Amino acid sequence: MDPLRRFRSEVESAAKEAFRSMGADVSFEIETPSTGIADLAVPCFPLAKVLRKAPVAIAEEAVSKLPPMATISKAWAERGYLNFNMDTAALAASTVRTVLEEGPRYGQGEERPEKVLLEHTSVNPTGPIHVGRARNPIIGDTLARCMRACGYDVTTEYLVNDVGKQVVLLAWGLENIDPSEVDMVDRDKADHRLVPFYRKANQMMEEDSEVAEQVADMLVRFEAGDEEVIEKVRKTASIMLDGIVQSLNAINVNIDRFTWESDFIKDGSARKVVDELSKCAVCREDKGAKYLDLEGCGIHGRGTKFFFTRADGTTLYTTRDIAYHLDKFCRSDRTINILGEDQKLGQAQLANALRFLGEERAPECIFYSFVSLPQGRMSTRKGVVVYLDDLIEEAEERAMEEVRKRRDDLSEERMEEIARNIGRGAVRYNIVRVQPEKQLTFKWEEALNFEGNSAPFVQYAHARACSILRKAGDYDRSADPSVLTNEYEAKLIKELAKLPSVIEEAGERARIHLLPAYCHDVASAFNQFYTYVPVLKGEELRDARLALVEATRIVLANALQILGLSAPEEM
RNA sequence: GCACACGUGGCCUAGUCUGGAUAUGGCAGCAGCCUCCUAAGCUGCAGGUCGGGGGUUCGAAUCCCUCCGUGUGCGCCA
Repeated sequence: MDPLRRFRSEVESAAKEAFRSMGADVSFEIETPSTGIADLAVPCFPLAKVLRKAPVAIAEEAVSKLPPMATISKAWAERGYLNFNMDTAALAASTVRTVLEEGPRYGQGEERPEKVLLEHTSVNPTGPIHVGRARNPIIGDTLARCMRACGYDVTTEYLVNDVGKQVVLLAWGLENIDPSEVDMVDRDKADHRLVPFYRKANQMMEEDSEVAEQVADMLVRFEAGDEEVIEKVRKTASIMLDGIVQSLNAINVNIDRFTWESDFIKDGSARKVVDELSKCAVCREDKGAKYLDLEGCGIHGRGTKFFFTRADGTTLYTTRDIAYHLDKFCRSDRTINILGEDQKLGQAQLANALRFLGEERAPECIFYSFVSLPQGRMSTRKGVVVYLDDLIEEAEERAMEEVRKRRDDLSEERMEEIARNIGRGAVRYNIVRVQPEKQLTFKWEEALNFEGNSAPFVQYAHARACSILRKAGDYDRSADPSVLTNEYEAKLIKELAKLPSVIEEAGERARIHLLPAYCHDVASAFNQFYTYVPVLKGEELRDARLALVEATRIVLANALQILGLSAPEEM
């Protein structure tokens, strides 16, 4: 249940009645002023044309025509706005009671019938996942959690690119390069161990034409369906994928299903796409290679020629992706992709091709900009790279230093557990904090920020709430929360009341960066309350305040859960 | 060159879709606050041509045009 709903709807019907009595039966907006001047406001500017009056005058007149309102403590006209303040006691009572009653379910939406298939990560299994791409799983996993909270049935999926030159080359390298010829790696993890082989194989292929031929030969056999080669390549991809999945699990990213790209070759569905596309009116041929002429489809440059077969008739990546999408559409009502901005053209071609196949649906795409290093774009091959594993490790170490400083009373194990939760959480938080499309340059001091707008700030507030509740023991939960009306209590309660609307907007409109901002607002309001309002020594207000602390604890825990962060009870 | 995206105090960022009140927070800086529920905290100060220019509007960070800067794409690669 949304505690703000009754306040909004009362404002809406009251304003509607006032406007109607003035002769304006029109729709209007209800906004939350960013300046904090009022809780809710109706701008009267759009009514000026209908009523042929100045907005200031309209607001003045409307305020005098408002009916009495039960949940609004104050209504006034100011500079063309109709402003409202919610009744603090009423909001306190309904919010605290709702949160305590609903507990972990507070903030969640009604169950929805739509099945959502969300594809994210899908990085090529040719190297460990690096920070340049790490935005993908974090955005994807957070959106999945958020949409689940909105009530959707969400499945996350990873498309494993086990087709193509780079994986084949890696498989070749593992088979033909003697381990003594490559550099050692310092990290004992499957995906990292393969990196030197990948680098060496790339180098050999560039320098030795015979190697290039062998790789090309392997590729042809792979495409022709040679079981032995396919097995070899898949096995290589599996090793790499295991390492990638381990890294993802470390930051609490879970993938429900893996789909192997080569399956669309094996089961003939990619072939079927080729056959169907070949029948399209816009299908053309260039020296045996088939393409769709997408002139006038919003695509510019050479990309208007969308090749879906090579001259030898074999399929291309996007062709197989079309087969994959047709498969996804059968399994879901909504299909969402989290993709790097380099995929924009491919997705535009895919969407057009699907349309020509008579498919009415298209995937909803969220594109993110790459994270680069101060010295430029990351590249595993060139060694200009910060791996996700490096970042996680560094974050945990930084967190451990901090924990050791403050909590030498704890056991080593407990300190490590706390440091793990904090370090890993900081990594996720600092990525979802900013909108996906913003360009980002990776800087250690920013990625490891533990103060202010950061995961530890929020987790710390949660730990503080837990600490108070632990010390309080049992208390009277039925205490009347409407006594919580001082400035700090009121501010905190207003924040708590927003969770349902924040989850709804973040999930419905894929604006997940709203969640960390909200967490920060709640934590910040709680820290102020904590500083100025005594709880355990709150005398006759003790129980009501304890209920507020518990409500805050629940809200923080629920929001942290959606962000994929742990809610530590102490730190 | 063409296309798409981004540009907000020294640094990071909200607000841009849906134009409206004194532009949101954080980091770094400066000055304060631990006999009292964890100071990863709290309070205060300082810091802004919302990339530049033009236009639309009663009103523009927000819409339109143009220029500049950055990123990405323009493979019979994936």
